[in-house]
Amino acid sequence: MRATKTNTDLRQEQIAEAAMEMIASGGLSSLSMAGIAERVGIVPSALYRHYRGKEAVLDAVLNLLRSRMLANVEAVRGEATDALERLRLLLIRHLTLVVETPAFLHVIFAHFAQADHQERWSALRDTMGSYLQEVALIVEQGQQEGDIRSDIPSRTAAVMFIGLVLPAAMLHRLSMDGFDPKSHLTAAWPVFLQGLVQRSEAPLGDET
Amino acid sequence: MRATKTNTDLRQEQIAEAAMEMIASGGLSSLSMAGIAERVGIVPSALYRHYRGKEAVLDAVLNLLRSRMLANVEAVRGEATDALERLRLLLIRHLTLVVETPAFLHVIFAHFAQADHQERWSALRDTMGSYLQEVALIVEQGQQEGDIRSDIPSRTAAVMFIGLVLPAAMLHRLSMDGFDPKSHLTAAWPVFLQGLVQRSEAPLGDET
DNA sequence: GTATATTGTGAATAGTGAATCACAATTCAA
DNA sequence: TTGAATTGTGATTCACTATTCACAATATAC
Repeated sequence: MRATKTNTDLRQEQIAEAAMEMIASGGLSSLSMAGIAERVGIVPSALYRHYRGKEAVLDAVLNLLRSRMLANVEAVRGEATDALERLRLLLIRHLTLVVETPAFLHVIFAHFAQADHQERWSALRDTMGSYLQEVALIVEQGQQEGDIRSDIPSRTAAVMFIGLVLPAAMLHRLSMDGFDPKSHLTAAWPVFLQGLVQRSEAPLGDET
Repeated sequence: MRATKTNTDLRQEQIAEAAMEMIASGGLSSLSMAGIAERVGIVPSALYRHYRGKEAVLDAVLNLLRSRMLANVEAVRGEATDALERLRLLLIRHLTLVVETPAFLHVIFAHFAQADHQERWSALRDTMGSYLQEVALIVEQGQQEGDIRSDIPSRTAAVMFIGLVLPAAMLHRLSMDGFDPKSHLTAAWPVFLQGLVQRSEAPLGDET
């Protein structure tokens, strides 16, 4: 049966989402053009009407993820004005995104692994760079408002931010025995927070 | 020319190291049995005298990395007795290992990506679990000696520890503009430290 | 020194999966 | 309605790679 002709914008979305689903269910190695085509409901060769090749599809998936990450930043900007609260909310949102998007880590790592030529890293570099920049901006806001120590480079804090989520998501995906990423974050956030805040702001006596 | 007959123990090491070199230079996708064989100086089919297949080779490489990680733990045990100092030294050692072993991230991620069958994750789970356990033990030591807050789960601290290194190594490998992993650690460690230590121990007035 | 186990070789197999292309169908504009 | 651009199809090509196997050479034990 012949697939109904669909304009390329829509098809591109369908293809990218189909690719992401495949990666989510079977890992990156299970991603094949044939499989994508089947899910979309077209024949493999038709994919090349909409994407140059497999790598272009992977890039599109990465862009999907990037837009979701940045959407989280926008969301927390609307949910809070306090920098520390924004960071906390973003942390939760980010973890949720990474954990509930099984393809997330695979796609990130795929861009890493397929890196024969450094040119392919540029997409990943852009994506991570954009996100880090947004996080760093929030940190700088906190520094200007006196909530966050000014002697901490904002990028350092941003990278630490990522570091709170990435290993947790990995361990979770590995089905590490009894590891719950949300619990980890609940415990790790106060530690990170205490490291960030001005000493004078560190509350005294909220223990015992 | 015929390769000199070599016993399998030595060959296994040669093969694992050749595989690691290949991954380091050309990424995981460039790893082929033919390439490994060429580096070792034997014919591809001879590899199967020493390893069951390609995945077994990858597992061997992972074991190489694990032993190096655990060796770092042993080393810092000899270099310091203070828990916090041990953590600091291990952090530096760990970053150095990850950064100066270009294959490190690729191998870790490879076990992730190739994860069609969850059984292949067990090796990675073991490796990460062992290391986390060692780090957690140091943390617990610090807690018993009163240097580290006791209300922080030791595993949480251990995962955060990993999180200080992993993203930094990734960014470095991506050749992120002007990102230096050592500098990152230099800036991130005090933040982590302040989050870990007892409030009463937090020194007053080492600013200004 | 001889037998046996171990290791290396070359060729063949076999499956895979991405990409190309000529052609057909269908959408859309004019 | 007509014609051009767009999209889908099927077949084919192409390169690549892991793996197996019968056989040869070499180390090792006795």
